[in-house]
Amino acid sequence: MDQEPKPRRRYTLEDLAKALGVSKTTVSNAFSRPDQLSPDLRARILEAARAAGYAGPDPVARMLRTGRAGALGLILPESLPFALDDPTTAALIRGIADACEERRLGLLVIPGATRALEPRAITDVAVDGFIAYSLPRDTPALQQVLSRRAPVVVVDEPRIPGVATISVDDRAGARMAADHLVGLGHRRFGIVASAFRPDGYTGRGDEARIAESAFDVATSRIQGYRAALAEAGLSAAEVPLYECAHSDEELGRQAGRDLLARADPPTAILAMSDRLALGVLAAARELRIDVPTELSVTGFDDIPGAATSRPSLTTIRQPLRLKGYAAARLLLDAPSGSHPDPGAPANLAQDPGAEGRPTGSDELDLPVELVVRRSTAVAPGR
Amino acid sequence: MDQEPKPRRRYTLEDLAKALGVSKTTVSNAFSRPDQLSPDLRARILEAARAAGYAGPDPVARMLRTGRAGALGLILPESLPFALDDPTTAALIRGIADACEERRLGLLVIPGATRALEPRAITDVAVDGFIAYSLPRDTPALQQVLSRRAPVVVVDEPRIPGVATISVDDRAGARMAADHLVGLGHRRFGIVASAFRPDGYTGRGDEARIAESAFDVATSRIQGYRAALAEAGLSAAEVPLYECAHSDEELGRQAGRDLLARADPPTAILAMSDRLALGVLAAARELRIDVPTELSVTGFDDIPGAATSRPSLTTIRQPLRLKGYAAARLLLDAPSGSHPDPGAPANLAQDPGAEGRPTGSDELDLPVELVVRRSTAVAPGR
DNA sequence: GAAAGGTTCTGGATCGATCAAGAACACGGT
DNA sequence: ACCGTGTTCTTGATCGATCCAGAACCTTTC
Repeated sequence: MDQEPKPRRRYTLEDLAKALGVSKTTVSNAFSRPDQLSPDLRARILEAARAAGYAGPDPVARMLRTGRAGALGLILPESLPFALDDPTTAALIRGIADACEERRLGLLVIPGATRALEPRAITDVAVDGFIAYSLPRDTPALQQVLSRRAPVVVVDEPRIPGVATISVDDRAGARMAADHLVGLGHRRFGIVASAFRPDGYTGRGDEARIAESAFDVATSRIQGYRAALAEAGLSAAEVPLYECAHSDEELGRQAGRDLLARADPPTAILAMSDRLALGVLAAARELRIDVPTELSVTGFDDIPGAATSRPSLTTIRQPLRLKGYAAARLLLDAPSGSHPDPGAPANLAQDPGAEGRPTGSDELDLPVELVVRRSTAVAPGR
Repeated sequence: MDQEPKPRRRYTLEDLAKALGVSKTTVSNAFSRPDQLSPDLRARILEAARAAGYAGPDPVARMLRTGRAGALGLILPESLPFALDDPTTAALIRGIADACEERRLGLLVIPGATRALEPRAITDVAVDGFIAYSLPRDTPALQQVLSRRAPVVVVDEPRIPGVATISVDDRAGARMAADHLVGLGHRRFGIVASAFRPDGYTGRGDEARIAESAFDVATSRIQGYRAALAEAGLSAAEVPLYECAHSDEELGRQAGRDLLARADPPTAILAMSDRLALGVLAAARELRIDVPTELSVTGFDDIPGAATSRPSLTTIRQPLRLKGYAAARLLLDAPSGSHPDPGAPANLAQDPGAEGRPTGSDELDLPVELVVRRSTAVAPGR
């Protein structure tokens, strides 16, 4: 008898409306705007929906109509496994998650942006805005975000004029670390740097690579270190540097072994991240060099492991979780996002009433702080 | 002159088509189906799009039309911070991320499902399916997923008839651990259990809680332990048990201290997870009880830290990353998903030709394996 | 030279909701 | 009796794409 053909359509809000003899709008309101209809009718509609197995308005259709996606896109430079292993990234994600929870938004993760990355990964995704974390300067993924005209907030790098950016004053932080060691009487330094280009290079310092660095954070930290060392009378050429492709303990150990095996080894090593510094600590242990009596080591970030390592790590603390939170809030609170408007690019910085939060400029720097622990001491023989 | 009103509409595919004098379909094809038009025209369209600042078809509109969201939803029991800290969860996410990358899908994370959780978090999100990880039996979030009629794969728990589930044979795994210790001559045991209910309880074992457990995994592991111990002549009442609200080292340490401080302390402790076992190891260290000569400890999962702890941990290995990968694949490859069809619930289990991958049944158990390391040895005085 | 087949492109219907404008009705005040 | 004010519900347009069926044109083949 009832010989219906195959394409049994989905049960929609309209079907439900028809079945109840009310309008689509009313059913829609029953779900999304309870104050627009009598509680009585609403209850009847909800009950009928349950009976019919209708779970509520289709999210995609709603998005199309309302223009809101209800989710944030997070673009990460490395693969997700790496991101989860890295305490710095993990802390940042936490902060973002805090903000998402407050605003009841989903978090859509797009990892691996440094690699080629399928173009569709960025363009095909339904989000209200993107947070781009620590991408190299020329990443195509970022170009795509920009051309998609979606709101973006960049965390850390790259700094692009007209694009909102949240970061810390890396230069000042690095300077504080170096000043601290100079103040302790150190004169022979080594630097363990994170990557200057996303090409997987690990090895001794190369001024050409530094000059054409694709990572603003690494550049700033080097500048901070060198500024402080220059004041102590040390030129860049006198301070050996080892570059690590990724910020992990193993590469830090490798860097530490290289620096410490040289003739006239350093009495102080400045590492650009805590994970790298932890690796240097491991190298010193293997080489039976005592920290801090024979060697001082500083990190950067103040990850949880910095306080519990042996010895505990002197480092520059940056508010990682807050950074994530602030980035998400900035993204969500920006009037119409902060995408560069090619049509009328003059409307920023013309508002003179800017205080605390920079409305004119689009960069927000969070504070850093020197945390002195057990991995630094006065230079040996002083 | 040109006094246009405010709502300057977005530049759409149709505008571009009009500007070029071609049809919408052709423009659409230029972006999404290059083989449907001449390369020449396609190049012209793409060029015009770039000039006009049109970044490509709106993802939401495409989703509505095609019915595909291009993303997977991952429902996690705890907050995201906790998930990132937990090596077990992290490994699972990695596996899921592997599969997403293969299929070029986004991953939308929905954490905190054990808590109340805003209902909209599940219903308002655009995904092609959900992976629900280790949720307590009565979680409302899971009900919502089910009623949304979206494809779901459950990982670990809860096992619900008609819902595809990926897990391991926890009962057999637990049994292997207990058998191992029994074989080493142990007769005085303690059990450190993960939570039986999501109410934050931490403390001594309570048979009522075990009986009404909301976590199938915990239940199965207890059953496995007790089955092995029963064969060795030990009743459940003879084996003290300590329940921990979360699976972390601190609570494991607390449990270890409780069990080891009793009169007639155990010579072997079965912990339901590696993190708990690591905590027990810490407790033993504090109490100056040597592992493994005075105390044997087993974990469960084989997280990375199990191999590097001191002493290294005897544990039951389960393929965590593979579990995530398999779950995602199952979700994506299922013909129409695996949501329960209330109309015709009889079509499962009627296919007798099921081998390796269960097509009839909807449960897939991955293998577990005993990994003997340094934390277990023959019982003292034997 | 007609039929057959293949490209290339088009018009209009469609996906499933929300929104703006307004109709219908009730109530109270003057 | 009339007007204004609210509440409750409805109609039709709209969001921005994809898909289906077919038109137009160009080759090939017998």
